[in-house]
Amino acid sequence: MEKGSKYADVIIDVSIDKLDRPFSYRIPERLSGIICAGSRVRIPFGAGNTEKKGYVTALRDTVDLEEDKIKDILGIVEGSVTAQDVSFEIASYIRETYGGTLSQALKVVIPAKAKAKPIELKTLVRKMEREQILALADEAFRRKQTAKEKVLRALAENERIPNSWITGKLGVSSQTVASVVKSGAAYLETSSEYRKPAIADIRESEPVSLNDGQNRIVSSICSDLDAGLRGTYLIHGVTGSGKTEVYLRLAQKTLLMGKQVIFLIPEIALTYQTLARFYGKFGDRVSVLNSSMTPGERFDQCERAKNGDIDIIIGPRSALFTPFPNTGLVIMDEEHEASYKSESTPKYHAREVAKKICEISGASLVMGSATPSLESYTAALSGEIKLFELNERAGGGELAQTEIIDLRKELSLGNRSMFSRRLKALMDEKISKGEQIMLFLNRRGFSGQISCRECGKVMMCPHCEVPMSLHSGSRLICHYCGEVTEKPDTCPSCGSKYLAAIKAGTEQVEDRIRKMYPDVKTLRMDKDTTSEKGAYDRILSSFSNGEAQILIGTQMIVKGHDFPNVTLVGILVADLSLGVPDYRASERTFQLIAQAAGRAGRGVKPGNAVIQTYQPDSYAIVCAAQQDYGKFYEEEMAYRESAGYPPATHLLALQLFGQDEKKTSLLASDLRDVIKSYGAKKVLGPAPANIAKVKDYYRYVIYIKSPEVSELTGIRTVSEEYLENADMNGMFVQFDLDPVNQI
DNA sequence: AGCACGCCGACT
DNA sequence: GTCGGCGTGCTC
Repeated sequence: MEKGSKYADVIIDVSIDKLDRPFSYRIPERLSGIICAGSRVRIPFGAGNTEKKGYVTALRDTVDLEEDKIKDILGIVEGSVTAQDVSFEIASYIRETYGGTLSQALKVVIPAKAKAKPIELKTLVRKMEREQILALADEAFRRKQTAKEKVLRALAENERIPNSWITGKLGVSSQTVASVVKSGAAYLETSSEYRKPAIADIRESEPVSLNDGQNRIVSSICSDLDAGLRGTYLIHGVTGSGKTEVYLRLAQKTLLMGKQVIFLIPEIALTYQTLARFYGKFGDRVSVLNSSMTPGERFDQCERAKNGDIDIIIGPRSALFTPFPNTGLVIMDEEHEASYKSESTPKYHAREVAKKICEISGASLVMGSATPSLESYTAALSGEIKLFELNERAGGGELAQTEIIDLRKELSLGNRSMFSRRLKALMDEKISKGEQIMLFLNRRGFSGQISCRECGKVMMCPHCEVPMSLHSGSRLICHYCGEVTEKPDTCPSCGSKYLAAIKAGTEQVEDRIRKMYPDVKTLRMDKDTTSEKGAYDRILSSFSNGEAQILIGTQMIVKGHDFPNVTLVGILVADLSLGVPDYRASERTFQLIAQAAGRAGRGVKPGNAVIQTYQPDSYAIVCAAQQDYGKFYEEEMAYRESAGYPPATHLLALQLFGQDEKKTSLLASDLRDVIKSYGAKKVLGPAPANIAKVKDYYRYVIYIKSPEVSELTGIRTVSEEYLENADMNGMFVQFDLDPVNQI
């Protein structure tokens, strides 16, 4: 890999997935030593030697290909520093830090096109009379040119046919279209209109004035911006403290400086309210990326950003890679959210990549959260980033009065229902007052699983080590791999006829509520009720409009929605999320409960929060109830330090996947030996993953701890080198630096 | 994405 | 036989 290498791996065009692999080229003498990984080069490609542009992904001295098949690189693409070069620098950083190939990293950074030229929307337009076309079609029929005939007949019926329709619905190749054009029956029209996503028609009404706390933050950051200082900031603000207004002011300031703003939000929390405020303030200079957009639409958004048609982009972690000409500010709302970490290789964390991007482009980074990640709060305490606290609610609402209910005591008093006496009493009270209630169950899984009442056997997916879920009465579906089977009549293990479905937690709660309050309208929000498109917004808005008095749901209902009429939040079993085998279980539990409790009393009326739990002494629950972040941070950080978990140290997870359990575990122990002989001191495992099998792939994990990322990078590199020469037969390995979810 | 190759029916 | 249409697969 030193200079003077003979060959270079070149990736032609990341946007075309069929060509998404490196091709080897010879480096001519005159370019030797000049070309390096990352160079943009011109190369001859294909039978016609058409000139293409590509990136050099690696240099190499040998190539396992016949010499005469290899072509020479033509030259380096001329040009100064462009957005493309910044993208490459980011891609290199992602590859270096999180692993994977450079081409995988490039794919993350450079937006994919839907088709070759998504801007050029091709349309076939009729040029002749209908009769003439039909005559040509008949001629094509005689010549048995079925494809051409199909196109011509379609053309006779429609004056204009989109090219996508021809290649898609008619199933005809582009050559046929070309031959139709050659016959003079039609011509190809290329339009270059952007596909603009629909912009909600919202206007902000009253100008909001800032309170002291907000003002302090805005003026402090603005004076840094004026002084040309770029910084990283963390706003720790309780729910409802008005962070959005601060973001708006900072965005406005950045725009006035002639720079652009990237506003990151967690995937699920694309809250209508936040969007409305940005649209209201900045109109059509704002654009939104969301998960339902096609790659083509995303590509268009990037083009608009590049061309200076927009100044603000709002979106999930992928919005971070918007190629603005001069990004001045990156805002990361709900900084602690797990969706900022990518779940596929390269498993990058948007927070860390954002820091890098800001460093390169000279932009500032503003993060906000009511419950900051331990990572960011640690950095803030060390002075690495600037910390602001917002302790007051901007709207003046009071924090909810919170109480912890010990479910063990309820049980010993003979109350076996899922509602404690206290919660029941408060529910009675709020219902009679006509106020709204949210019931939160932080329970994942279990939903709809079937078990045998005699022997306790749970019906498991044959391909994954997870229970299957019952759908529409008789079918069992695995939510991990999609396997569908009929529900058996008898237990396959003991033959018993008593197979019972366990209802989804939220469904069960809803049933109970209906029995207790037959006249009260309820809404349920979980994976089942929101699978339909738009269901999420529909449920929230109908609850917001007061169409139901009680909202029952999972995590989804606690993320950043304002319901002023909600005066009671009930958390039914707060410790459910504590029991999972993940070093972040406490942190997640704290965040969920603190957020859920913060939902009560967003308006003028005082609110109550009731936290039911079997572990009333757990610090995650106690601190969340008291909304005491500082105390939680101390306790949790002490645990991370003593147990050796991030952010006290860095953690690298090696995840091995293979269909043969023995071979996979063997590869895992071989890898462990490689890592140990490299000199790694703290190596855990290999051990089967929490879910030991998914889609017929057995999963093993190895964890390595080190205070230095560079040591872990080294370990990853030697592992990659070892794996390159190992007999993999279908097995593969992924790397996850500082994992957010332990698989 | 583009281009060559090979298959298949039509036509001098 | 040869010619041209049309799908398929490869491109360092």
